[in-house]
Order: sequence, then structure tokens, then C-alpha cells
Amino acid sequence: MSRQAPTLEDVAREAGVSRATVSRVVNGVRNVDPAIQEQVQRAIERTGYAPNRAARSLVTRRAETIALVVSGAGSGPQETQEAFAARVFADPFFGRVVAGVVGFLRPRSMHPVLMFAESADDRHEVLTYLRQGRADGALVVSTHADDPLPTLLAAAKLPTVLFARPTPPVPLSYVDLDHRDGGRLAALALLERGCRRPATVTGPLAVSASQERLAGFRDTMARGGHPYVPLAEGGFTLDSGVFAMTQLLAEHPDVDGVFAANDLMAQGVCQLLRERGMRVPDDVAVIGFDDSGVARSCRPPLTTVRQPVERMAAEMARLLDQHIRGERTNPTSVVFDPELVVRETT
Amino acid sequence: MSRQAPTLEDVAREAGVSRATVSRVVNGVRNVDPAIQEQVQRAIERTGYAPNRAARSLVTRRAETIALVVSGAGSGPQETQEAFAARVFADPFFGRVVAGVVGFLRPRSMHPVLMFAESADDRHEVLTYLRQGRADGALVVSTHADDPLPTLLAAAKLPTVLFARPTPPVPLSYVDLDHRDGGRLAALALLERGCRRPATVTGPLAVSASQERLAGFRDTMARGGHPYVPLAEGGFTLDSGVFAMTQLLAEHPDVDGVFAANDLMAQGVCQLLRERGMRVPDDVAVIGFDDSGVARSCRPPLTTVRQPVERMAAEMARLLDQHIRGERTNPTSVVFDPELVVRETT
DNA sequence: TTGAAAGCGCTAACAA
DNA sequence: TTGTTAGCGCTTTCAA
Repeated sequence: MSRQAPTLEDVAREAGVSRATVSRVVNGVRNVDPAIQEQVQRAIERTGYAPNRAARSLVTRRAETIALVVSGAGSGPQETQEAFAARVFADPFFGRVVAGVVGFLRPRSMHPVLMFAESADDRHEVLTYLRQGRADGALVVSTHADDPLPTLLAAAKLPTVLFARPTPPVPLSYVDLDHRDGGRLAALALLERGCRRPATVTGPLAVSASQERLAGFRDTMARGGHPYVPLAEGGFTLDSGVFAMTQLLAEHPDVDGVFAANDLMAQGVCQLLRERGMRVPDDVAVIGFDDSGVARSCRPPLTTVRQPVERMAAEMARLLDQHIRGERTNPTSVVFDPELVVRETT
Repeated sequence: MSRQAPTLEDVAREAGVSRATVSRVVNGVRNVDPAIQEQVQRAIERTGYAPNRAARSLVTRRAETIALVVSGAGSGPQETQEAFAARVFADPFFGRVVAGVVGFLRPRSMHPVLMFAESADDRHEVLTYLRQGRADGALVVSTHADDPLPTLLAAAKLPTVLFARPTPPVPLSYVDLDHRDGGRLAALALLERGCRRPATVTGPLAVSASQERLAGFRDTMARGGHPYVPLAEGGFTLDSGVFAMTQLLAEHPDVDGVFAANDLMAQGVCQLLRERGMRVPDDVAVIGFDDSGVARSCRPPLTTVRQPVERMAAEMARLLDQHIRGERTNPTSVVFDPELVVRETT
């Protein structure tokens, strides 16, 4: 085999100083003579030294790593993790979460460990991973309301930040969006455009974000003179949007405005409408939610309620970092405001 | 603070044996009396012991972690890593890579560290990460042909497996698809359908996969009586597909069959065609490449050439694992075969 | 089959 | 400001 990787010892010998001194310059601790600093720096370059992380972690008790967990709520192995992962990334939402997290981590030379937790075994795996000190904390994005992971993490006192407020409450920090206000913005947009027969395709109603978006939408519609709004429940996928719209149309063929609880479903709604020969937005106005990539690539481009996922994810990482360093001990929450983005479907 | 996490020592004391014995049962080494094994097992449960990974890694010299690197070819910080990450995940391709990798890693209780390398700094970061022993090897997916990362990795003798054959050659294992054959399948499908005026929207021609797909397509078209096939270069994005098709139509308004080098561009082609009032497949047949999620959600569903990305990614992980364990020392390559998936655009 | 003991490479008191 | 030294928690010879 090739020779061993150089250690602190090697650098120290090369520079003619002690290991402690080399450690100090490596870690940028002050109180080191500039001349010696220079000397050590050169020795590091000559030897091609790279500090062994395991050794450092062993003493600092920090992995300088965080886990990014996408968590479902399955209890058995009904679905392989591979299938779950594939399904998850089909929604542009998760790519945005990754982008936001990476945006925060990158300047700190940190990189996330990606984990998918869909079964009880997976959840146990996440717990173990953290308890072994392989990661200092977890960022979790749940796809279901009754995800047991947050509770487990909180009970184990592991630093954690959630995307979205947990239901039931768990003493963990989280980042969220004012979904109700998002629903309100969507309703206002449809009302302003003069819609007379609005309808909505909701997200899974077990998810509180779906509930909130719906509540905000309904309340505002009620004030606008539409006490009853037909509704069909979707599953945040394109197909479910198509299906939900099919149902809606069956009972209310004269719908002239639809609020879909995410862009993917809104895209499905547009597809179906078009297949049925109805024009968007001339016959039916459509408004989505998220402002993900599909909103722009949809034909026509989608009017939608923007959720600043990247910023939210970066904020999650920032909060987790504070928890890990002990700069923050109590759970906190940060709620972002949605924003209407008008394109061509309204 | 809460009390320290239990160590081997604690378990040993609790079980009335030595640390060495506990270590043996934890690592499933044979030669341990079943009775004692049982005894230790219980002590582990009672104490809630979880082995400290840093300590273990320090002696085994294994992080039991691999890096999944998405690598561009930028040289400066023209684009933030966040923007790069967002762009990358806009293509369903990467989600499938993640899914495939996770599918292999999961049964081994391993999880990938996600890294994006778009600038020289990023690449240095990847090298350092591996040299520090934070990950045992890297899986790299390059988005550009002239990505310098593989060469750097090879020079540093770091275990690495690439997605796609590197150009110029680098002594590293890789997994690839027979792109030329994929182009052939696409041509055959169009020919069989009776297309008389075929055209193609290629991927970035700097990428060898694009070149190969094009070559296979052209050769087969030539044999089928179409020595010249109009072409427009795209960038693997939906927008570029729309743009390329616009160009094609401008010069060849009578096109009746289009092969787009990936599904995203094929979707763009379909959108434009529809906007121009041309029916798919009645007026123009369209065929994509990849068989990613968009192929199914596209209206009409896309006929496409399937690239088994998940299986390919899993194979990458398997090869890397072998390299890391020293079970394989020389670079190897595994080439998968494409497959035609007929849906409704031909 | 089990235990004693020597490190793995690093940081952080504590001394000098 | 620098060096000495004692571990961090684990695996792994080597003896018993």
C-alpha cells in the first residue's frame, strides 16, 4: 500500500514545533507567533496534511455534519426506500429544500447527509445515526401529519428543526409558512378576476398545511360572497390533480376558477381542462401554490402563491446550527409570508 | 448538562465483562460464549449504548460514508451552489440517481453525503473532505464533459466511481448507458411509424452522451433513407427544448418526427408543437430519452428511450463499495442497455 | 473464549 | 507564546 496519510506529528516534526502548536495554527487559534505560523503553514503544504476528522470529532464531540431527513409516516416496509426517494424527488419542492440547506451549509464547509425515513426501521436508523454522533442534529421534512419521527427526536433530546409546525405539538423548533394567508391570496386573486364559480383542489387534508390553505381560501371566498366552494382532495401529485379536477368537473361543469394547493396539481388541472377543451385562463382561471419550477414551465405559466422554500430551508439550517452550538436552547419558530406571483393562468 | 452517553466501558461494567468482549458482540465477531453474548446484549439495552462512530473510525480508518457529488465544470463562482443545486434537481434525473444510490446503501445502514461541486473551490472542498477521511469514496455525476473533478480524484487515488465514461479517459470505474444504441432505438421507432421528415433536438454537444445519441440516431436514419437530419442543439432543459423546436420549425415547417435527447426537452417540443396547433402524434411524432417521471406526466404521455438510472446508480454504489473494501483494485466499467418505451407520442 | 493493554490522531488543560 | 501530557472511545494484537 501507499504510505500513510501525514499526521499532526509529521507536520510538527517537519516544522520543528510541537503537535499542539500545529493544532493551533490548523484551528486558527490566536497566540501563535506569526513567523512560526508561517513555518507551520509551509510544513502543512509540504506534507500535504489534512486533519483526521475522526480523531478531531472524538475529542470535540462534534461531527460537523447534519442530517437532512425526508420523513414519511409508514409503519411497515410497504414501500422500498428507493421508491420513496424517487417519489419524494418527483416534487420540485424537495430539490428546493436541498438547495436552501446547501446554501447555508456550503460557506461553513458542511455537507448534509441525506436520509429517508418511511418505516419504523428507518426512523430507528435515524435515531441511531444521531446517537452515534455521526451527525450533530437533524433537519426534518415530513410528508405526513402523523409522522412519529419528531416526537422520537425530541424525546432523545437530539437537536432538531422541522419544516412546518408539528401536529400534535412537539417541543422542537420549526420553520413554516403562513398557509392561511396563502389561501387568502389565492382567493383574492380569483375574486379580483371576477370568478363566479370557484372551486379548489386541496392537498391531503391530513396535512395541516392543506387544511390551512383551504381555510384561508374558504374564509376569504365566504367574505367575497361565496359561502360554499366545491372541493376535491388531491395528494400533491400531478395525477391526483388531474383526478380531482375530473371529479370537480363532473359535479360542477361550470367552474370558472380553481385554486390547487400546489403547482404540480395545478399543472394537472390545466392539463385536464385543456383536454376537455376548456381554455385557461379564458374559461377557467387556475392558481397554484409554491412557485416551484413547474409553475414556470407549465403552459400557460402558472399564477401561483409563492412559498420561499429555499429561504425557509436555509433558516432551518441556521436554527439547527444555533441549537447545536448551544446558542439557542429553547424551541422557536419562524413563519414566512407567502406572496402572489401573477403569470398567465388568471 | 445531561449525563454523558454510555460507552463500551459502561456496558462492560454493567455486564461484568471486559471492553474487548463487548466490542466483539457489538461487531458480531464469533468466538463469544452465547451466554455472555446474551448478557452483554441485555447490558447494551439497559444502558442504551450506541457505539461512538468517531472512535471506531479512528481505529478502523473507515467512515462508512460515501459522498454523492454532482459536479459541474465552472471555474469561478459564477453561480452560487444554491442555484446550482436548484438547477440540478429541476431535472428528475438526479432524483433518480439519489434513489438508486439510497437503494443500495440503505440495507447497509449507510447514507450519502450530498455535495455540489461547481467551482474550483468546491472541487477542492470535495478532495479535502475525502482526504480527511470523512467519506471513504465518491460517486460522481458530472453535468459537463470537461469536468476536472474526476482527474483530481484519480490523481489523489481516492476511491471513485463515475456516472458516464469520462472524456478524456481517466483511470476510474464508471457506469454508463449505450447511448448510441439508444439513438438507434429512437430512429427505428420513428422510421417504423413511417416518418418522412425526421429532425432531432440534441443535448449539449460538448457532452459525449449527446454526441452518441445523435450518432446512433443519424446512422440509423441514414440507413433508413434519411442521410440528412435537421438538428438543433438544446441544453437538456424544458425551455431549451421549446427554443430548439422553434428553430427547427422555422427552417423545416414540415417536420413529422422529432427525437429529443431527453424527456424534459421532449416535453418542451410537445408544448411548442401544441401551441403551433400541430397535433402529437398525428402531425408530428415525438420521442424522448430517459423515461423519467415527466415522460409519464407529459400530455400525451411520451414515447421514450428508457435509461435505467436507478439501477445504474445502484451499480455505481456497488462498485464503489468494492473499491473501498479493496475487493476490486482496477477500474472497471458497466454499460447498460437502453430500451424503447412506447406511449402515446409515436 | 476472554482480558489486558497498546494505540488510532487529535484537542485542551496545564506548565513552563 | 509554546510544549507536555492526558485522555476522547474504540478495535485489535497478544497472552492467558
